[in-house]
Order: sequence, then C-alpha cells, then structure tokens
Amino acid sequence: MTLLSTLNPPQRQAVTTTTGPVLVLAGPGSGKTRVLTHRAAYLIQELGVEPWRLMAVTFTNKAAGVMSERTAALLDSPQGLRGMILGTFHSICARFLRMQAVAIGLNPRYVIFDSDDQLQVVKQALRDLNLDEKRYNPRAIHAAISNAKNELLTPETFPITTHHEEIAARVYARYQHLLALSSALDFDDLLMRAVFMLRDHEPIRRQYQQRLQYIMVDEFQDTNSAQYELVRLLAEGQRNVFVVGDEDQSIYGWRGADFRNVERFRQDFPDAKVILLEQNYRSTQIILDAANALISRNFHRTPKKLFTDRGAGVKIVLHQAFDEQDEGNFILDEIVRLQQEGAAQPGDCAIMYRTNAQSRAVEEAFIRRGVPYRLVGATRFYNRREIKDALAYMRLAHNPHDDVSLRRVINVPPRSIGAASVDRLSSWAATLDASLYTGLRLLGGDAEPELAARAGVHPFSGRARTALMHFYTLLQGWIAAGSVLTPAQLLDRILDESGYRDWLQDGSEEAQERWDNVLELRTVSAGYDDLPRDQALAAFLEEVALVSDVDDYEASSNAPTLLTLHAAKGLEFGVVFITGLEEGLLPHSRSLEDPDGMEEERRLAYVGVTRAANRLYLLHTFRRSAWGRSEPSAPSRFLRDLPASVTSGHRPGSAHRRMTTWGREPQAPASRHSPSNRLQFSPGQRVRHPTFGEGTVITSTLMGGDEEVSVAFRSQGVKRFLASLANLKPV
DNA sequence: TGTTTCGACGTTTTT
DNA sequence: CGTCGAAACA
Repeated sequence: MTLLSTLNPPQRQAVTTTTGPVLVLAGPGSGKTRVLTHRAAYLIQELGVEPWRLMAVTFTNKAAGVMSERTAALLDSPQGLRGMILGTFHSICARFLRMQAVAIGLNPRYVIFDSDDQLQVVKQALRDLNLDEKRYNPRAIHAAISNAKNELLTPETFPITTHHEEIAARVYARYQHLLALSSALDFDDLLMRAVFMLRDHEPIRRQYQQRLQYIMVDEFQDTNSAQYELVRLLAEGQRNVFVVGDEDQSIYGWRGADFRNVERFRQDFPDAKVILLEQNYRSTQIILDAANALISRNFHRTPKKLFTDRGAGVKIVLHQAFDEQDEGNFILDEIVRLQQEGAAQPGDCAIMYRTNAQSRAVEEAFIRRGVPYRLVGATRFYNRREIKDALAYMRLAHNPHDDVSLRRVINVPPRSIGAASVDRLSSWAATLDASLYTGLRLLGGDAEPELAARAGVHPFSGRARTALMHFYTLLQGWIAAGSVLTPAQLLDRILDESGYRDWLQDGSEEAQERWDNVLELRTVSAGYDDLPRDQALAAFLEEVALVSDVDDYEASSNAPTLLTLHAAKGLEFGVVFITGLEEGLLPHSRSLEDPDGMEEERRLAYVGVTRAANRLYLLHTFRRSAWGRSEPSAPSRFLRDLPASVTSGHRPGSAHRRMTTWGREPQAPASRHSPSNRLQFSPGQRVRHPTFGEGTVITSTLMGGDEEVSVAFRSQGVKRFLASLANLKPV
C-alpha cells in the first residue's frame, strides 16, 4: 500500500475512514490537500469506487485543478478520474442546473450574471418601482438580496422589520422577476436554485443521492447556509460525507460563510468521526509561535496545539517604512538580497495585502526596478470594458433575452440608438412583461400572433425603428451562428459585423492594448472549439462567468506573487511579506467597531502569517496615502500581540502613543509637543541628515542623557540616531 | 443623438 | 483618485 506510506497516522486515518460522516479539523499546513487527494485515490484505486460516484467541492477552480492533477498522479490508470464531480460549489451547481433545467422549469440557455450585472438589475428594479437610487443605495440593497439568498430566503420569506427591509423585499421580488425575464441566474441563485431543486423534486434528489456514494468538501469553514444545505441534502443518502475545515481560517463571513457550520455538521451527523490534523509541515516554529500568539486572542474558537519538527528558523522581520512607496522599495531590496544570499528565489516570495488598492504601490516598485512579478486578481481581465462588451455580444448570441447584455451593447459602437429609444423599448417591453429582445421581435414582426395582438401599435418613429431593426437583424444572424460556429469563429464574426473592431481601433496606444485584450479573449474561447457546437458556447460562457482571481495564477515563472490575503488562502510560499499592518487597514476600518468583524480580521492576519514556510516580514508604514491624500498611520494592534522572542527589527509598541499624538497634528511646531524642553527634536519635525537627506522625525526620547531620534526617510525607511552623533539639522 | 464636463461618492475582502 | 450619472453643449 504505497498510497498510504507517506502519510502520518491521523492523515492515514482521515484517508481510510471512508464509511460514514467524517469531520477533519485541519490546521494550516497540516497536509489537508494531501489527505483529500489520497482519499480520492484510495477510494478509486483500493476500494474500486467508480469515479463518477465521487464528488469533491473545492474553494476555487484552481484548487479543483490541483486536486484533479495530483489525484490522477496517484492512480495507476491514466484516465482514472473520469466522471468525478469536482469543482467549486458554484460551478457544480451550474452544471446540475443545466442538466436538470427542463425538469425544473429553467431555460437551459440561462446566463450567469456577475456582480456588475447584478447591480444593473438592482438599479433597473429600483427604477421600475419608482424608488430613488439616491435614497436607497443599490449596493446596500444588492447586499441584502445576496445575503437573503445565501440564507435561502425568497422574496416571500424575507423577514421585514424595518423600512429598509420592506424596500429590500420589494426590490428583491422585482429583481428576481427581471432575472427571470432575462433567463438569467446570479451567483447566489446557482446555489439557492440547486438547493430548491433537490428539496422540491424528490426524483432528482434520489437520483443524486444514489449516485453520490462519496462526498468531500474542502474549506468547510467557509460554507454558507445554502452550501451547507446542499451538502446535507446530497449526503443524506449514503452519509459518506467528508468535510475538512479550520475555523481559524474562516475569512468569508461577509459573504454569508459561517464557521458554525462545523458545529451544525456535528449536530446533523452526530455519529461523525472527528479527526484532528495538528502537525504542521510548512512553517518554522517561530512562524507558528507568531501565528498562535495572534489567533489565541480570538474568543470564538477551540484551542489547538499546532506543532512542527522543522526547528525554530529565522526571526520574523518587523519593519516600519516611511510610506507605501518606501514599503515597496523595502520589499524589493529584501527580495534582491535574499536571492543574492541564496536564501530564496524570487518565485518563492509573496506580497500580501488587505485591499487590492494596495497592490499599486508595490507594483510600481517592481516596475521601477524592472523586476517581473505576478499579480493575482485586482484589475481583473474579465472586468475590462472591452472584454465585457465582447462577452455581452456572445451572451446575446446564446440567450438574446439577457437584457443587461443587450442594454450594454445595443449602442456600442454608436448605432443611433440613444437613451430615449432604449427607454421607449424598455417601457414598451415592460407593459408586455417581456424582455427587450421580445420587444425587438415584435417590432420586426417575428413574434407570436397572440403576443403581437396584445402589443398593439409600436411607439417608434421611422428612424428609430430602422436603427433598432438594423441591430435586430445583426443579432438574429449571431443567434443563428451561435449553434454552427465555434466560439472563436462566432466572436470573429461579431467583432466584424458589429463594427466593434473598427470602432475600438482608433489608432491610439490604449486602443491597441484593448484590442490585444479582445484577442486574448479570443484565445480563451478557442479552447472550446473541440466541444460539440451546441455545447461549446454555453460551456465557454459558464466557465468565464465562474473563474476566480486565483484561477489564472501561474506557478511556473520565477517571479514574486502579489495577492490579497483572501486570495492567499490555501497557498504556501517560502517568503511572505504582509504589507499595511496598520489600524484601519488590517484590521480594516469597517471592522473596528464590530467584535465579530475584528475576529475575522485577526483570522485574516493568521491566514497570511501561516502561508509562510521560512521567512515572514510584517510591514507597516509611517504614513500612507488613500484617496489621494497622505495620512499618518498607526501600527496594527496585531503587531503588539507578537511575543518579542519571535521578532527582530523595530517593535512598534512603544512608539504607538507618540505616533497617534503626531497623527492628530502632523504639522505641529516642534516645541509644543516636546515632553521636555531638553529635547532638540520632536515628532513631525523635518530634519536633514548628511547621508540620508531630508526626513521626518517620528519619535524622540531621552536615552541615558543623550537624545535618541528616529527619523523616517522617503527612500531609506526609518533610521534611529543619537542626536549627539548624527549631525541632524532642522530644516 | 453624441460628446464633454462637473460634482458626488466610494473601497474591504469574491463566487 | 476614478467611476458614474446628470447636466450642458454641439
């Protein structure tokens, strides 16, 4: 049994306990991916389970790919995974729904609305209900709808206790109606509809329950109610359900995830075997100590005892940079130094941050030095305007009732169909309770007679009608082409006939870049050319809608990775830099008042820290610019929780009080804030140093008769001097 | 109808 | 700082 020989006892137990419910509580770096892959391989190879009777849910498509690859590598037969259901909750549900669409009264050509599309629909719903966008924030309402769906609440069961909830419920109802008119589902619908399908259609539920002999769920702490219910319904049949999670790594509470699902699981499956994976194979003892110091301050958790036999390792570097540019420079200096010393390769390094906006300054540092880097997420490819336009066209070819896409491109490039015409079309369609496309069909005389009778005379002028009909004719052509051409061919034809290509290419440099992006999309679409023509477009659109940021992360090149702490979950790097450990950033200002939110911020920091195998850098700045203005920042409270024994570098704890003082009055004259008039320098003062140039005093204290001054320099970071020796001059 | 300009507003994190 | 929508113009 070579399959099991590389596993430690609890891992082995997790792999071989195949009957009945199993809950694995896996600390960071404890080899849970190994457990999952070995378990799948064990089931298939040793127990002879047919792969199509297995389902494994991962958190990202990327993780699904990794699992598929590594499991296959463990198997003797090369095509051993065939038919296994493997993917994210969203992609698995999308597939279920596509398969059962007809049985549950869903248009099988449904499109998936992303967050931007969803926001458009909320706004449309508000307009339809004559509600003021200014008064009712569409984003807030969208969040309420999304949360409701994650809790499996429909517009009818949505609880109303406040005025805003009353509004939200009404918008929710209209929103769902608009989605239905467009034959569209949003992300949350994928989960909710899948649950309702299983709950309400016994034959379908039976079918899946009988088929799915073994179910595995990764990152279980980040499941929401809908996802939990889905697992419960599917697992009810054979009860061979295996879930892996770590409540300390639950970082998606804001999207409905609830780590108490771990407790719920224990209640719903009281016979569940619980297996603890506590040995860490990733990090040094020092890093684990820091992680433990950090997380043990959380109240809502069960204490664990992580251990490693990797040895102490090097100390964690705490560093205060002057500002975010300096922070970037420091990172670059360290990466170069580590490489020169042979301590690490650039590809081993990761730079992590709380918000995507922070990537900018770091990127600039890389660009300045001409060092390549890999960026995960941020300015996502699929968020670019030209990509959304092109996809909107393709979505229309697949499902022309998609009103959001139709509105997006009906006048791009300009076709003399202005806002007035679209509004007229929209209200006409609304009176008929139909999609915009149905309106166009009526206008073209192609609609069913009874609908045409109901519609009566159309409200358009000759010129407007001509323009609309021109677009309609084009669209008809693309719909027909959609089932004969490959996705790439269809895209070519659309770009040509719509005039989009010519319109985009106005000769400017930016235009060239945009066009290159469109060509990139074409390359992606060409990957679906080999599928049957009637499936290719649907498959392409579905995958494009459900890709996540980390999915396009390429591990091959030897360049450092820039990513958010959220995106870092599940990954591992030799060297980790966590930037912006500052109050208001990590922990984020939105969580400062909320104890649960604060615990989640702490878990986020914990996730970041535990990604590091060998070296960890915790960075914060003296001042940081946000929204164009630069403001002093205070070191994160999390830094103060680290024991002095695990860190090297300047500990910010004692400087904190003074920093906040100076945060209040950055330009304060020197004398007013001096604790004693014997001090020459005081926080906020500008000074000049013979070698480092101009800088700003952060702290100044009396040290045995001499004055110790720490000064922040724009390019060199923070330095400490003795006033008697340093030759500092006030500027 | 299409283009430009100005002011308001906002950002956590993502499928 | 950047996006979005409304208002103002061509």
